[in-house]
Amino acid sequence: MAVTSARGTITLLSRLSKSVYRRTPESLLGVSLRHFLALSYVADPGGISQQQLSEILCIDANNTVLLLNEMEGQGLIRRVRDQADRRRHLVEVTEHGEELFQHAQRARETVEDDVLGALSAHERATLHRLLAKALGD
Amino acid sequence: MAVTSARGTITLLSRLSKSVYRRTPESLLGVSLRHFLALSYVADPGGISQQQLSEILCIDANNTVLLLNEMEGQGLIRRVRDQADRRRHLVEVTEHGEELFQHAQRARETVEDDVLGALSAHERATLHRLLAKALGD
DNA sequence: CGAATCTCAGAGGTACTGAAATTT
DNA sequence: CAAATTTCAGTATCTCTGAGATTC
Repeated sequence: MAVTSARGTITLLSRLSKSVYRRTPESLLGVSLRHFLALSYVADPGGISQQQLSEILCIDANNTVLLLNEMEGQGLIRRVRDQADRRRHLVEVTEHGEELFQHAQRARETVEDDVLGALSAHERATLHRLLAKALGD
Repeated sequence: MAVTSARGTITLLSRLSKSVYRRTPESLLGVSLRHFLALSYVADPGGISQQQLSEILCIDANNTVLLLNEMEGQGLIRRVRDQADRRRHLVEVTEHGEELFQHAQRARETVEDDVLGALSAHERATLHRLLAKALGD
């Protein structure tokens, strides 16, 4: 145990995440933060199954259905039956969803500059790398 | 711009925070994660004003009242009028709250080992330092 | 048939809006 | 009186629980 800090990393992580949430209103992003996070993975080529999305975002499967219903209603994504296993739905981004996502990506950088403003470019890159590693990406 | 990663740091931050939340049930911590986070700052010597707590946790002032009502009802904290400015309430941890907090701190380390298991001790220390710096601590 | 995947209705927890009371 | 701090009622949003439908 090298580090025995008063505040756990978990505590800081929760606080910073909350800070991100509060600073990322839909008016800035063009879509809600939840929809943006989902689009970040749906927009990958080839689509993604609902269950995979569920695991990546740590949303339970029931909730994922509701989230995708909203996004489908707004024309951001579409659900396609997986022909290899017809129990599955593959989720794909629509053209409209892709446009909004690209716009939101630029807005995200603004929020990131805001939230991580105290960190140097090198420190930000390190933070990004460590978060990705912790997530197993 | 040194880093132009596909997924923003914000995205990873939100995912990891959600992962923490899902892996930290009240049954493990002994208190809810929300109460634990509040205790992390209320337990500081000298207490803290409700407004300060509100800012640190990124909870709006109205919501802070509800949160503290719950915690006071469970005997975790007490509210004391600030004699220097009688508009303020200082929030202090009770003995019972302190006991539960110490227990929860140990449980937190377990969750942290779980969530950050892919990182070395040195990487964890770096992550902790960067998060603290971003938060302005 | 059991397991996996997705869907939905109802309930519970969390957060925000607007208004009020007290003190500076 | 205006501003700061805390409180509460009402509302909206989000998340989970439990049950059901379809496919493997």
